Amino acid sequence: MSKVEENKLLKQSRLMETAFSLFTTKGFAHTTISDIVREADMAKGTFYLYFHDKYELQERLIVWKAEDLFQHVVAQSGYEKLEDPADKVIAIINDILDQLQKTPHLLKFINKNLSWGVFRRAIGRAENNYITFFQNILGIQDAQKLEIMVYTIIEFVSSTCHSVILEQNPVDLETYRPFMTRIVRKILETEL
Amino acid sequence: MSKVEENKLLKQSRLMETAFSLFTTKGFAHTTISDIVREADMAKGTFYLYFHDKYELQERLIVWKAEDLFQHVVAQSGYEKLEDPADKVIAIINDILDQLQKTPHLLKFINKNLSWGVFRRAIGRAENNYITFFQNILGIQDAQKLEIMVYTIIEFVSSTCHSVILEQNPVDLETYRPFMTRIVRKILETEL
Amino acid sequence: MSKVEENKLLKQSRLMETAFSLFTTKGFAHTTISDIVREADMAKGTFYLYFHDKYELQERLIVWKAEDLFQHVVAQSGYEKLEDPADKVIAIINDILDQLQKTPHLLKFINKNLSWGVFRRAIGRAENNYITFFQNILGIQDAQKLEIMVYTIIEFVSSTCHSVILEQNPVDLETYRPFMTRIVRKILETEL
Amino acid sequence: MSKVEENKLLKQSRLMETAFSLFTTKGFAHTTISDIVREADMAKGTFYLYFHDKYELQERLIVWKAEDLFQHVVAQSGYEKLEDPADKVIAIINDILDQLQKTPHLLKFINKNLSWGVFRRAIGRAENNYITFFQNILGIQDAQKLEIMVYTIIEFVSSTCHSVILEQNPVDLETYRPFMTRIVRKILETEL
DNA sequence: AATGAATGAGGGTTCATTCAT
DNA sequence: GATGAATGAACCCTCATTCAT
Repeated sequence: MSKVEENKLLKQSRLMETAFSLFTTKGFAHTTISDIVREADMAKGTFYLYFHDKYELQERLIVWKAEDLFQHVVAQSGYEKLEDPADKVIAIINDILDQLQKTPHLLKFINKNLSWGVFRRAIGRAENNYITFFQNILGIQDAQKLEIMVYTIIEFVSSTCHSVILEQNPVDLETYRPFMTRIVRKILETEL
Repeated sequence: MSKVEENKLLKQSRLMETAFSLFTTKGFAHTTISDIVREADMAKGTFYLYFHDKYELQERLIVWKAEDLFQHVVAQSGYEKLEDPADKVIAIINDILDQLQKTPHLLKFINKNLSWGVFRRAIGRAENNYITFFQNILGIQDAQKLEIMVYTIIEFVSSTCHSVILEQNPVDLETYRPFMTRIVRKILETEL
Repeated sequence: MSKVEENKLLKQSRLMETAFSLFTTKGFAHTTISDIVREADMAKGTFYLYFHDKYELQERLIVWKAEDLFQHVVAQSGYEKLEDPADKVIAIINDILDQLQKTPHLLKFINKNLSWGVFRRAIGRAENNYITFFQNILGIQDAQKLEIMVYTIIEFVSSTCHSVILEQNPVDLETYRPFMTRIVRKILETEL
Repeated sequence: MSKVEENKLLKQSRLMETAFSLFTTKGFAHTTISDIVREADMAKGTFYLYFHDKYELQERLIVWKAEDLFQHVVAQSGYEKLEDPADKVIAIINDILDQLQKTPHLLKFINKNLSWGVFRRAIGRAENNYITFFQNILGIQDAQKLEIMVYTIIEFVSSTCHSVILEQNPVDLETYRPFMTRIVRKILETEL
């Protein structure tokens, strides 16, 4: 990679990191392009060399961060060494929750913006195919049923843990986690 | 109530209804005060006689609409005639889901803006005290435990049904509802 | 007319006069909205209360100035008292040339922007119907032939006199006028 | 000429042709340097090796195209074989009008930008000296009188034929041409 | 109480031009 | 000579809010 190419990637990363930091601090709507480039110490025009507009930046940021999250799961959660499908799922969830508790602004950003569709894409990139990935874990062959199950668990965990992690409301994560875990096991047992 | 008082309330209602219609159609950010007053056939200045700013309007709109929703539950869901606590909860959920499916724009508006705190307030107004309300239904005496349970169910239902109702994704509501119902029953049985 | 109404008209006039002055000094393309409102001592937003954009302002300016010009002709050229059609036309032309020589920036602005279509509209407004006006003068009944004749004379006079008035190039107006006048008479005699 | 020199000329020509095509299609103001170099398949910086700025390009383009136009007249109009001065002038005018009707975008570009000064220069280059050229044709010795006559005819023809060719307004060229020709003959007979 | 003309900071975006490579 | 990433001033336009009437 040439020095110029390298520099471009660096510039883009700096813009994305800066934007991410501002989006999570001030909110998307209240962050202006001017804010971003000022913080990133660039000219306004430079922004438009890398992103068509604020919305493209946002979308790429979501995918990027979701990919990161999932890559960590694959590498660090140790789910592969476990036998029981439910244990695997819980391991994955715990890994993600631990990540999010360490970086609550990431949770804020992802949860406000992550749609099921984007998530699917993000997982897909990291793991080639998210369906195969979950089929291997859960052993559900029917793609439709598999999707409903995964969807339900992801929505359940992310929505309940959002204010638990961010505001310790109604309780803190360590108090809530066992309860949540028990429910996840039950969801997995529920007939579709 | 004097005629003047009455008139003021009418004006305010007209502004709120108009704003709600525009917020759900064009989105909050893309709705201007000008849009609202033009539609409501008033002068711009009049808006500021009734609301401190755009954000106060939004907040009051959320509370108002959530109250409406809950009032309907109390009056129409028939939960009171049922015996089993789980049946009562399911009846309430079904009533709300039916309401939301009829008015998807309401779901869009509420879900994007409704926080646990606002919901608590809305229920409280409609039924005097939301804790008592759910205590009577669920028979859980410990206020903390009660809150966790209610919180979990509300978050679970609202988050999973959001894209199901609005986008029939991953499946439509009638396909999803039995699965969701079975899980709610299991959540209610789960030990805290 | 209410005081408010009056004020609005005043504001609009001030904007138009200021814009006219800047357009003729710096050119249309190099005049910004900011320039105009700064000079007119107003806020930027005020501009957009009166004009949709710079182009609408320009068009209205052209029509307004062309109307002025033509109104003067009707009132002051004395063409009505003359017998011979050619004499009438020459009187009108002389009146216009005299006006333009007094206000060369008006010539600059009008000539750069005045299309045959706009001119027709401007005359039409001032004299109800430009066809009738010229029919009365020239005695040509066929509308098509009349239009060609009027068009030819207007284009001839305006194009030749443009640099003559503005730059005394190739000669000054008083030297050029007799030659031009003789040609106009010949054009009027030319068979269509 | 060295290969390098040749290459430079080629680059410059390609830039000018591309710019001309874009200026006449999208207009000068709406054509960006980026557009030009993208179309010409060069880098942005290269543009500034050949032209000081956008305006210099425009000016050189006008002169270049006017020269082309006139060179065609000299080579193809056949005016030299005619006897009568008026016939010669008409032949030249007809040749130019035919050229312009074939390439209306050229007319648009030239007419919007061509000043008497530029035209004089363009003729001069093609024919060494525009005064001698017209002296030979018209037989007018007095340079001042000659210039007035040439100026008058050029302005008359170009201004009247502009909207006739581009918009067939008020009539089309073939309908207008005989009338215009008769007038040109009369102008030539008019005493200065 | 009601009006709506006026405000002006700030939004996103463009693009001629420069300059390190 | 050629490149194209970077610049940043300047553009047009929006709109929440104010205030004289």
